[in-house]
Order: sequence, then structure tokens, then C-alpha cells
Amino acid sequence: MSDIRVTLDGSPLVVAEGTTAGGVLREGGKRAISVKAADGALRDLSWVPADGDDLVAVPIDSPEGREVLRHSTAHVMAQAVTDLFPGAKWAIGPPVQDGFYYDFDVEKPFTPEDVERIEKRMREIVKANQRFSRRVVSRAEAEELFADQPYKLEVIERATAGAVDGDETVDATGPEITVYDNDDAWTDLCRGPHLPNTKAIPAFKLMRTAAAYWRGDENNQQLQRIYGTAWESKEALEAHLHRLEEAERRDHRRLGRELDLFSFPDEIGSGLVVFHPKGGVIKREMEDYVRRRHIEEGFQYVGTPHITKQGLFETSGHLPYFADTMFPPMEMEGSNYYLKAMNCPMHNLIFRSRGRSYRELPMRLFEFGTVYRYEKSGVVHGLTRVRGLTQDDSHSYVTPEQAPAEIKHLLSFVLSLLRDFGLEDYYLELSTRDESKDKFAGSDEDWATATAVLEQAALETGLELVPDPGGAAFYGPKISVQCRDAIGRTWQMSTIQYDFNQPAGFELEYQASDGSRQQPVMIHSAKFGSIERFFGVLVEHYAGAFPAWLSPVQALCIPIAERHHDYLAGVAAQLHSAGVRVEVDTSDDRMQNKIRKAQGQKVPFMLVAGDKDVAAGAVSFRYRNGVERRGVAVADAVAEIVRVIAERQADPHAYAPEPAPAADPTPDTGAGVTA
RNA sequence: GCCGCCUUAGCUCAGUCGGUAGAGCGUCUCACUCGUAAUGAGAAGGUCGUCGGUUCGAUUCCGACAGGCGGCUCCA
Repeated sequence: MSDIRVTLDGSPLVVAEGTTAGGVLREGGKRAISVKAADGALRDLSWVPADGDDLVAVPIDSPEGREVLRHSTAHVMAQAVTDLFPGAKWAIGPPVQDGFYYDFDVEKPFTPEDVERIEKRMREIVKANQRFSRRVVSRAEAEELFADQPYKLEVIERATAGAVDGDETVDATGPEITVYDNDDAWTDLCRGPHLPNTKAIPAFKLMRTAAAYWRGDENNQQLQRIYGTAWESKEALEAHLHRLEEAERRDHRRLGRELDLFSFPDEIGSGLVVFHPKGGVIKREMEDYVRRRHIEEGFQYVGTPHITKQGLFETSGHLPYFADTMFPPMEMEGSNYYLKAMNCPMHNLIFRSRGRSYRELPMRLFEFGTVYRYEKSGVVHGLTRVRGLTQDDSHSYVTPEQAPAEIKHLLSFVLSLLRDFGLEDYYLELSTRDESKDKFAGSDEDWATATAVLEQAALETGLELVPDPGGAAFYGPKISVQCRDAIGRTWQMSTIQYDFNQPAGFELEYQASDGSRQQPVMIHSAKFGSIERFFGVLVEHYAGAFPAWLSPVQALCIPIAERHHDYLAGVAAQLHSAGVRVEVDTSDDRMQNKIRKAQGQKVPFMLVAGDKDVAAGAVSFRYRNGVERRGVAVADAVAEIVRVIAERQADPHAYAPEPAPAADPTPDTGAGVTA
């Protein structure tokens, strides 16, 4: 066998002939815990490659290295659980963003004390420095090894049958199955790769417990999941925990209270928000913006009621799919009335209210539609998952030929809106039909056409596009914008949906140029998605320090002594007549405390004035980031504030966004909010 | 909806091994009038989430419900 060439960060490592076996590769303080072969697959350091195969060493602090670390730590956790809870059945234990989990079937859910004991046992295992070793066994042997592990047997069964869903760490497509041993203490079904030994785990911590269904199906057994995190050093672990604390500080539910933006009174009910005056300002700015933009983009502003007779949702086809997640109907005068959970059927009635000509198309209807959805109690979450929400909902009625252009139009509208609000951390998702066709209405051909049109438009943006098979609405496929919140959970924001089903159900038609009657395509779109959710994500994005144009209080005048009140009242009057939201702090506090409170409220412009400023006809700026500018002429100050607001831009002095924290384990999908 | 945890003043939290409770911040009042992140003093504020049970007595123990938090499932 010839020498194996291994490189780390582009530099060659000196490796003994034949194998990288056993140890941890080190070079210049960098530590490698895995290698990557020419085929891109990660391998253990003990892996013996083919002749002439070049290997790339994977450092422990690389994304792939951390995956190996975290996955290995999950095995240690499973071993600890088995030591302490002998009857435990093991499900699966993959690495996830920033950590790992392992699911167990145990008699009783783990208590916080149990988790402490498990973590303690894990530290013992790490200290004992067990070796991870790889072994290939026959299927019969594997079934013998895991005879009392029904979930593992199912994994073997499924993997043998070619299934890969979530069990990709199992290599069981052939007659041989790879298992891992921790010395003689532990054998798990796994392909790896793993660390060479448990002592190579530098830092870990168990984070929380949760319940999860086997194979993600709520009809299956509910398992007990333990989440943990593992890092290449104690410092990296500390940094991660610190990031989580920082993220907690920008949680919109917390900031909503601290900044007096909104609340969820128990007396009203779960998931039903009330906006306070300061939150009302932001909400109104959002609404004003999006109403104006819709009109500029050729939409007509309409209005529809909150309740409707049941028949409307039968015609639209929604009722069979959503009756159990709508607020229950009220009976009046012999009819059932529902609170609406979507607006589209009502817009269809506007379209259908008289005969339509191809000359009217595209016909674009838009409104703020407040809808109510009886979200299950466990899913309600601040502003991002509510039971009453307002969509900036539009429906474009177009000819099939016009559909591609209209979708591109909507997509560029959505992206420009996200830009204007400063959101950058998002990706596109393409939700399509899957093989379970009973969940979806319409013909294969229509689905294929609609999906192709959406995909084409999405690809043209050059943005990341993530497939979401089976995620479509029953009536058609969807492009959505997915944004992240403070701790990395993703939420569906804007949506664009292609619908050929409702036009059929409502028998919508227009007269074509040849005199024939044709069925339009309708394109659903919500730009914010829901005002509430967008609001919540905005709060977290800016950590409450909104750009000036959105700030509830844009300028706060701070008199140094009571004798400066009148002077600043005059300055405030000028700002007010220039359209600025301005207040004067006439409280008994000292100036320092007024500044402290204004900083806490994240006011973009603080205008301080004392004797010197009064004498000079000036004010002294203090921006949120602590920068000061003294002795600015009042007229100049007003002009600067007005300019920053008008440009809708974040003035570099006035607004310093904190760095976005790292994402957190659980990828999640946001709620679809479009009808 | 499922699993776990939680609920004491507006907020953050202490406390009562069962005998009806405290702090800081905030609020209010008074004094102070001060140049860039907390001036001082005083006062008010809680049927300890709700309802039931055990008990001479429940904020404390038990149960149910409501609300919240973290996940899972779902998300038009």
C-alpha cells in the first residue's frame, strides 16, 4: 500500500504508511477528529482508504467535525441512560444544529434530577476513555445483538428495505450491518463516523428533555428525548451558552413587555393579542407601508367580513380540511356561521360579483383580513403563532399565460418589502404535493404546471431554495419566505401560492378575446404573511432597537434642569410639526437617569439641552449607540431626524444592531398563514 | 392535542418543614435642578393563577382546570 496523503486546511499532514489509525491528528494546534475521502463521505480516523485516495482531515471545530463530536456524544448519553435505566429502549440519536438528541422509550419521563444523574454518568464514561470501535456483523448477528431493542430492529428492517428517512446513520442496505462498540461496555447500531475515544469529547452539556413521537408520527409511541450540546472546547461551550442568554434577551415576548408594545390578556384568551399604543405605532407603520405598496403595485383595496355562512367554505373546499382547526360555528337563523380562517373565498365572491373580461386581468384584490384559527393549545407562541391574526392578503386573478409574470411580480414585491424592513436572514421554500394525493385536490398536470412556474420564479431570484415535499396547501403549491427568530427557529412569513382549484370550485370565469369563457388562475399572496408574526420577527431582528421610521418614540427631548423644559417644548413642537414622534421627559429624574431610561426604551434620538444649548439655539444629540454630538443647531437636528426617518434607513449613529446569535437545534416550520 | 416543567406585588424573584408573606426595580408623594446609562426620603401595592378535596386551619399537601415555558405533532 502506498502512502496516504492527508491534508488539514490545505497543508499536508505527515501520516504513517497504511492508515491514519487510532489517534487524533494534530498540526499546529489544530486537532482533527475525522477524515473526508474523495467521495466526500466522512470517515473515522481509523478508516483505511483505497490506494492513492487523498484524505482531508476534518478539524473538530469545523461544521463537520462538530457533527462527529455531537453524534459521538449522543452515543455516550445513550450508554449513560442504559446504565441508569436498564430497561430503556433506544430510538435514534442524530446530531442537530448546535447539538444532538437521543430518543428513548422509558417507563417514566426523565425528571430534571434524572438528567443530572445522566450527565454525571456521561462524565464518568468520558473520563474512562472508552474507545469507539467499528465492527461489521451479519444481519442475523445484528438482530441477535439488538433483540431487546425493537426500535433498532425496525431501523434495520427499514434500512434493509432501502428507506433512508432519518436513519441515514445506519448502513444496512447490504447483508452486513455496521455496529459500534464502546469497548465492551456498549454496542449501538451505527455507521458513524465517531471520535476515536470518549476522552476526545472536550465539552458537553445536557440542555433539556422533551417528548417526541417515534418516527415523527403522532400516532406512534411517544418517546422521551434528551437534548444536549457539545463543543470543541469549554470556551466554545461557554460562548454557546452565552449566545443563548443573549438570544433570550431579544425574545419578542420579553421585549414586548419591556417596551410596552403588546400583551396577551388571560381574560381574552390564549393566542389573542392586544397591541398597546407603542406597538400600535409600529403596527400602523407596517400597515401604512404595505397598503401604499400594494396600491403602487396595482392592487385594489377591498374589505370583507369576519364571519360567513358555512356554505362558503364548502364551496372553497376548505371545510373538510380545516373544520377541526376553525373556531366552532355559531348557529343563527337556521345557518351555521364560521369565523373566517382565510380570506380567499370572499375575494372570489368579489371577482364573481359580475361578469369579468380578460381586459380586467390581472385583477388584484388586497385587504387586511383578520382571520381566526383554533391553533392547538401547545403550539401557541407569542406573536409568531396566534389564534387571531391579520394577513396582508391578496389574490391576483390572471389568465394561465399571465401567471408566471404575476408570480415574478409578487416575488419581487415581497423581496423589496423584506429589504425595506431590513430583514436579511431568510430563505425560500417550495412547498409541493407529495405522494399522499388524497391530501391534495386537482390533476397531476395542473400540479406539475403550477409547481414548475413557482420553481422557475424562485430559482431566478438566486436565493437559497429549500424543497418542502408535501407542504403544499390542498389547492396548490407554494413559495414561502422563511425567517429566523432570535434562537434560530424558522417561521413562514411571505407566501405566494398558485391555485387552480378554487377558481373551479367557485366557477370563476372571464370572457376571453375570442368570446369564449375561460377559468382564471388565482394567485394567493401575503407579503408580511401575518402582521403579528412579522412584528414578532422584527422585534427579535432589531432586538427592539427599531430603525427610526418604525420606532414608537423617535426622538426624546431631555432637559437638564426644569428651566430648560420650555425650550425643549419648542424644539419638540418643531419636530412634531415635521411629523416626528417626539416626547419631552419632564420627570423629576436627573438627566443621567432620563438617558438611562431612554436607552432602555431604545429611542433612536435623544436630544439633550442645558444652559449652553439654550444660549446657542442648539441641542446635543445622543444616539442609541452612545455616540454624542453637542451643540447642533436646532434646525440641523430637525433636518437630520426627518431625513433618517424619511429614508427608512438605519442611521449608523442611531441604530446599531446586535450581531445575530447562532441558530439553535430544532428546525421547525412556521405556520402557513395564507388561505 | 401529547410529554415535562412552571404560576407569590406591574416586572424579576425570595419565603412559609401547614398558623394568610418579603426584597430590588417600577408606580405615587415630597425634597433636590443637576451636562450624557440609576439624587434622596416616604408611601401605596398581594383573597400567594382558579375551583374543589384533606385539615381546627391551605399560599404551602392532593386533584381538576386555566395560563405560561421547552419540545413533539400540526400549520389553510
